[in-house]
Amino acid sequence: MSLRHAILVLLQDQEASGYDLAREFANSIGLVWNATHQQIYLELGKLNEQNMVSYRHVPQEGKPDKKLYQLTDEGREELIRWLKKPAGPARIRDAFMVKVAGGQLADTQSLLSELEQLAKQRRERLATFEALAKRLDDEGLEDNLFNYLTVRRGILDQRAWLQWAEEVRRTLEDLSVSSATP
Amino acid sequence: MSLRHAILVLLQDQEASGYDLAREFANSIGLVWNATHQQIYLELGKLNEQNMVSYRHVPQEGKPDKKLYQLTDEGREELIRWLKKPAGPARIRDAFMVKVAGGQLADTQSLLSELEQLAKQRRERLATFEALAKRLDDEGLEDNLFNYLTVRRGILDQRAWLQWAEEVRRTLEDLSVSSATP
DNA sequence: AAGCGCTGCGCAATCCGTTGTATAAGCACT
DNA sequence: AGTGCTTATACAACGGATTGCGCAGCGCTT
Repeated sequence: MSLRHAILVLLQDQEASGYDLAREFANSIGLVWNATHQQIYLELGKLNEQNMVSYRHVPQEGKPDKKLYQLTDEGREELIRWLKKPAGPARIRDAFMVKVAGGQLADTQSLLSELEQLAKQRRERLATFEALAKRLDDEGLEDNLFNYLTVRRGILDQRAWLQWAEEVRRTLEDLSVSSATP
Repeated sequence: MSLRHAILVLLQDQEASGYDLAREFANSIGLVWNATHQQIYLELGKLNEQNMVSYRHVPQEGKPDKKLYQLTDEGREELIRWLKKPAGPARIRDAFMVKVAGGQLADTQSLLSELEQLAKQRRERLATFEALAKRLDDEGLEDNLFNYLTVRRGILDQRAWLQWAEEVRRTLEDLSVSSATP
């Protein structure tokens, strides 16, 4: 279990609300570890009970009040402890890839349009990451080294996926053409 | 939930035992969807109850008997139905990446050695996939198109990861050098 | 004026997944 | 002779994750 540790890592840089964390999980960190807001609020509650984090109540106008969480010393120690032991293997559940593997039974056209839709998302993400990488570079890499490396991973991942998607598109389009002219 | 569909996809090509499937999940498909044998046997049981798959009992000598599962017509229909609806977003749980993001608090040396260990695994997997891609190519791509595309994804993914790892290695080694000579 | 989306927090039920344990036989190694 | 790996299947317990639901107010569009 390391949703808790992902949260601790995020809180290491700055205090944040559950809502803030949910947004980060939907964007940057989501590439590496995903979680929904229900999960996050629940885990923040547990972390608070265990004195890994503390929060201060921040009233807002025009918006609901929020709780800004920050790491406690105990939380930081727990994080350091976790960082020392070897990480478990990465787990993935990529339903689209399963569909590609089962492609013989699928409709090529709908596969292609789904591919294009995903490619669009990836391109957007790539642009976001590239902009972020540039910003971190301008700000000076020393202070942002590990964020920078994480973003680089995102960039290389998007590019590799898009390159693959291009291969698939070409292959499947050739297939449609040749099957349309028997 | 689509462990069931991943299993149906695998059974589409050939009948297989739970053990066979577990091996495939540990290798090729594992890159895209992972599952342990407990999960697989359980799911095969459910799929059988729902008449999505059927099995024949195969006695063996020197080894335990096995059950060879195959798709039923109903299973194939269910698979086709699933292939038509859009796939959910990919979910990942990559603990090592979380560690990199929290790298400021980590020991650089142990991060580097863990990186090298993972890189070794990736290199091995890359070699396996490349050999497999070549074999499929030799056998003729028409018959193996979707397997080939899946393997290509694996290859591009490994390469992107290894490229990133190289960046990280260089960056972190520079860091060690500069901090060792203040 | 109604509907939608954003900001914010949270509970409950159920389902999925992991971990631990069990059995059983052959083979290889020390 | 004992240890451990491979083949092969399966149950039980627990904890993690998903899905569904609920509240609440502001601002924007239709």
